[in-house]
Amino acid sequence: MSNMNAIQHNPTHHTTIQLLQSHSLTTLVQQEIARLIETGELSAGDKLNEWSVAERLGVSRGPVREAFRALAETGLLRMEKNRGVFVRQVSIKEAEEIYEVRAALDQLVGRRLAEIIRPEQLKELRVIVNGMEKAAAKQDVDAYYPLNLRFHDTLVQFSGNSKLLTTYRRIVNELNLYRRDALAGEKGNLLVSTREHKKIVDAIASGDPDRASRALHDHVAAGRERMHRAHGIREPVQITRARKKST
Amino acid sequence: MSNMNAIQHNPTHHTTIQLLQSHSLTTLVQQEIARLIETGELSAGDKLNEWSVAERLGVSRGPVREAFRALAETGLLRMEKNRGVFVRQVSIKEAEEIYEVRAALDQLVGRRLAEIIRPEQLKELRVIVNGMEKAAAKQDVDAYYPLNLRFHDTLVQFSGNSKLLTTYRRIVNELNLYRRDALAGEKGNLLVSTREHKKIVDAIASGDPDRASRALHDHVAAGRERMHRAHGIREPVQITRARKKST
DNA sequence: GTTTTGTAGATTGTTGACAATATACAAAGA
DNA sequence: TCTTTGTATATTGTCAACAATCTACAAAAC
Repeated sequence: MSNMNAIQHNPTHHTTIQLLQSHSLTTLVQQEIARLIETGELSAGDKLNEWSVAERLGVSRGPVREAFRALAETGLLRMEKNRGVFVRQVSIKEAEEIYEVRAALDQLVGRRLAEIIRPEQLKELRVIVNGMEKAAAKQDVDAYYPLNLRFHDTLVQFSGNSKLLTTYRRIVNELNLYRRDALAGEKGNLLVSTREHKKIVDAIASGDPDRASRALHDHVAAGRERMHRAHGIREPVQITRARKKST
Repeated sequence: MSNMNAIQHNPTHHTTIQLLQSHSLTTLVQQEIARLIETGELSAGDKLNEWSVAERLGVSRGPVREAFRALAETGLLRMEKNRGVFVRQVSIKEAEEIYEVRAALDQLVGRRLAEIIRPEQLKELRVIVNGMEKAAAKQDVDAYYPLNLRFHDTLVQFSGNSKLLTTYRRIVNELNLYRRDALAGEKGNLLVSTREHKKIVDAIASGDPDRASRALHDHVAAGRERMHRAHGIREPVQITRARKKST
């Protein structure tokens, strides 16, 4: 153990080693597919072919199947035996359920943050909100959307509860299959939504747990309303392929 | 279409078909391992060997690996590349985090149930609580424990929000790696816990959302306290069956 | 024309083999 | 005696082949 200290710790090598140790092919495939869904290159209902994905990423079907399993467990994919895997469809009913759960989680986030938030964290949040304000002014949905996601994710991160973070991310991931369309629906939403975000930061800054909790709850409730209106505009898009029903 | 009606729908055949259609080997393996963890035959820190599990269940390593992936995603297992999979160890810090999230979810459950609970559902809950009361009187932890799980699971089921149910089950599964020991720790806990469960049912029956919410929050908080007092240290066990010398 | 049935092709489920890595342990050196 | 180093073994990561199942479509029957 004496000459351990003599080893040159090249930071590049260090990260490379950690990368090789933690990332198996399965992990990479999983991240890649998640990214494709997140960016919208894959959309709800699409079917994924094991062989196609495997060839596209230059691996065999094994790791792909394992990645599918993992993603199915997170709720991003749905597996039907002997039929294949599909990007999950989130019905309006499920979206409502998710909003309800998310409201409860975000209330907890607000309560905690009001107690423990630090000045530099408040500043970081305000920077994000400023960015959203500019995007909203330009009606730039493509710029607004990722900032919105980042704002809420940052909130949960600051809460300091890592289990809360993973739980939150999991359900929000599913919600995103919907929310993207919801926000694009009405342009005026961006301005309203931005105002709500400001209100959230102010409530947290005030240090009043109940107020922060309420601000977040109301924001989520408003988001659900926006989803409803956007959904009402569109046609009944229940694109489930006809299939023989048993019983 | 016309002679579809002529087919005899033997209920046994019907369920058999559905079983074959939905359950792949991977699914079975996954359920079996989850059961082993739930019943305590596998406990936190234990290492799972792919080949051993595969042979014990009479399948090859492929489905086992997929099941491992899925279970790792749910938080029951932890995978280390090139080292193997282990039954997840939940640190005291993580358990606290989980309790905090669970409290938030259970508050939501209480609020909803106070509004929508039906008389026959209340009756079902009281039946479970009665069973717990008897088990508590006999200090029978083995009888009490599953009833406790079922009580809370039933509560969430009655809330009618399936996303809330899956979210709840996921985090509670992880918590169980702790809670089993926690309850066994102090015998007096059973009586206290039973009293709290009665209080929860009464609060829900009263139809007052705030009261029901508070009853559940307090119960979870008390549970966290019990865990704190009882958490001890166990040694990890390695389960590896000897392998025939071939090659 | 409509429905049924049969066949070919594609896709998934499962397996066993091989490569890469980690672990255990004995031999060599201080 | 205590490290260190090398080697054998066990275990995991990946792949390719085979079996089971589904889908599409054409031919036959009504």
